[in-house]
Amino acid sequence: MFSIGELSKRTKVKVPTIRYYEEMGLLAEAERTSGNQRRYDKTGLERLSFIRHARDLGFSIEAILSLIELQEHPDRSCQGATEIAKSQLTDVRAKIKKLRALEKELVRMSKGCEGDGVSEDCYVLASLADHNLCHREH
Amino acid sequence: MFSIGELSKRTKVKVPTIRYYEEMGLLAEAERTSGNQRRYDKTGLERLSFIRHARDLGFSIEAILSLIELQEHPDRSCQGATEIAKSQLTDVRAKIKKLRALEKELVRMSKGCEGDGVSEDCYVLASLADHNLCHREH
DNA sequence: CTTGAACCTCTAGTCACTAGAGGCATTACA
DNA sequence: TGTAATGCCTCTAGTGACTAGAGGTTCAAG
Repeated sequence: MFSIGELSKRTKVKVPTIRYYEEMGLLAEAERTSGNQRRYDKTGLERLSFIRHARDLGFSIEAILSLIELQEHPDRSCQGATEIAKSQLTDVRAKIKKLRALEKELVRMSKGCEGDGVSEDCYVLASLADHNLCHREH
Repeated sequence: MFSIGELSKRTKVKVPTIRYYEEMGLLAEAERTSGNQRRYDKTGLERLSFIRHARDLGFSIEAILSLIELQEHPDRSCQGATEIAKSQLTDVRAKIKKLRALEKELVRMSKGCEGDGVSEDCYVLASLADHNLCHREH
């Protein structure tokens, strides 16, 4: 049994974030000492590692709640979990696509002024002022 | 001179968002009718288009405030504006990199269970529970 | 047994909006 | 000119996923 600080160190999740996860129902309410401090064991550690890993992969708290529920019903885990992962993948791909368009636009904008440190016709500002100067959608 | 609703239609920025931008100092305080309603002209329209375009490109409100300030000092506009754009570009590239790593991981996870609709050893859940199953950093 | 670090709860702040309540202004039409 | 519909006003509170701080209690080491 170890404290919330120890759990924090082992999982690299900050202490207030652990309490927040508990409040959100991601973590079961921890056992307490007589003095009301939280104590955790291996189970808590594994659960929090799972949560952290899912968050790192961009899953929302809501999605993680679903995944946890699925964990508790192994009979229908796989399909549901795979669906959630695929939906997450779709999101990620959409974001990548959008960011790539932005990247191209920003490269073009940044290059405009290169060299002439001072100018009244800044290309960055001109591009922002007039969307027609953009080469593609974003 | 036109109303906030008209401005909203022309720029595709929602009415409460326009008011929010005014409060944040991105838009100058609009003129008012005798009945206290906001009225805008071409200048307001251009400024809001600029803001919307910058937001679409992912610039923060703070960054936009800087860009607007630079617009008002044409002598030092270009360098400052280009710096802000480049910093934005760096951010965007970092995000893309991270998302690509996530994409690969999610593809791998999603594929694990394909075919066997029901299984106790769901690959998605197993992967989330044990980071060691991941093939690369994220 | 004392000290200091770690813990507790609670409230409020972050960013960039969005939603809703309750009330006044404007406009279109009869 | 009357009235009804629509649009506008301000203000407060909510979103997601935390983070920061105040003010107080408990634990573990020496």
